[in-house]
Amino acid sequence: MTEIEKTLENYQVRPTAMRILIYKYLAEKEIAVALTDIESAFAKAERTTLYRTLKTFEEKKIVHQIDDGTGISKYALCEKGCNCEIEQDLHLHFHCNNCNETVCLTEHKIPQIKVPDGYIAEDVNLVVKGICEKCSGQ
Amino acid sequence: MTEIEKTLENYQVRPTAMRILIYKYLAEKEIAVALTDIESAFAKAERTTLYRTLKTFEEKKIVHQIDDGTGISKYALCEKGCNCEIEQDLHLHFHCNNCNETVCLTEHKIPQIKVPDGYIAEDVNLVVKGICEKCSGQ
DNA sequence: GCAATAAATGCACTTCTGTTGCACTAGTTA
DNA sequence: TAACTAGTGCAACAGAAGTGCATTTATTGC
Ligand SMILES: [Mn+2]
Ligand SMILES: [Mn+2]
Ligand SMILES: [Zn+2]
Ligand SMILES: [Zn+2]
Repeated sequence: MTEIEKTLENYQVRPTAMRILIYKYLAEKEIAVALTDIESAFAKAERTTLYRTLKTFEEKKIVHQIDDGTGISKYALCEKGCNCEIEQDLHLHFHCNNCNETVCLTEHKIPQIKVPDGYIAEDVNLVVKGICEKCSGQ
Repeated sequence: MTEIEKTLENYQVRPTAMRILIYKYLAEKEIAVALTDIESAFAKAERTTLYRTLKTFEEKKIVHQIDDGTGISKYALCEKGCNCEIEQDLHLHFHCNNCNETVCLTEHKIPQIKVPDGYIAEDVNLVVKGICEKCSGQ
């Protein structure tokens, strides 16, 4: 049994051929991916299968969904030590206005946000837009 | 000439009947509204007209668009003193997981966010999700 | 191993939101 | 008033997300 298969089983996801491929794809990518990205990477695969794979991965906390403001859902693998199960994954995300790529900045945690009295905060989404390091040429 | 007409002209938007109605609607609402909200409020009006009115308002900085993570664009009037033209409107938004409403927390500015070297931040979107004051019963 | 069962996949179709093209109408300007 | 510009109405389209159902594949109990 490969490393990936073990990982999937740890998350209680049956390691089918397609799931292994998608997991590998996500692991190799350093940026958040949309369903359409996976679709074009695996042209032969059914969109629905890919869609449902992502949903399963999300449910089982293998990936987290990212709303970067483009209107297209992106997904990225959760970190090894990530405890999505217990608390929210509170790192920020960066969306490059130039190359249109979105990355997890897992090292950059979201600061404590104060909300007015009466409001109860349960989750925070923080997206910074601008120019990524690849595009800024630095 | 009414107050609203004057306001619209200040923003260099011609105060047509529809625009005045929509402006009034936005002004009375205390929450961010989606195109569909306006659509149902003005059942007789054309969706495209409403759509383009919002786009015009957004361009002329009468409203700002809000991405609250629901995947549906919402809009809210900019504050009187808001200088969207110069800098970004950096207040945070709150989305209630119970009543599904989104509000501007204009008093709550977004703190300075640090990004890694090489990254250039141009804009920040911060959405807190949870229970709003109406729903929390406090 | 084999039948029964459960999970995963493939295909077709739908819904929802946002968007555009184009003709027509209303309003503005010379 | 004529020429022009801006706004509106209608129709159609695009992209993403989601669902129902039949079929295939995998798992489990015997
Ligand atoms: Mn992330
Ligand atoms: Mn706002
Ligand atoms: Zn970039
Ligand atoms: Zn609420």
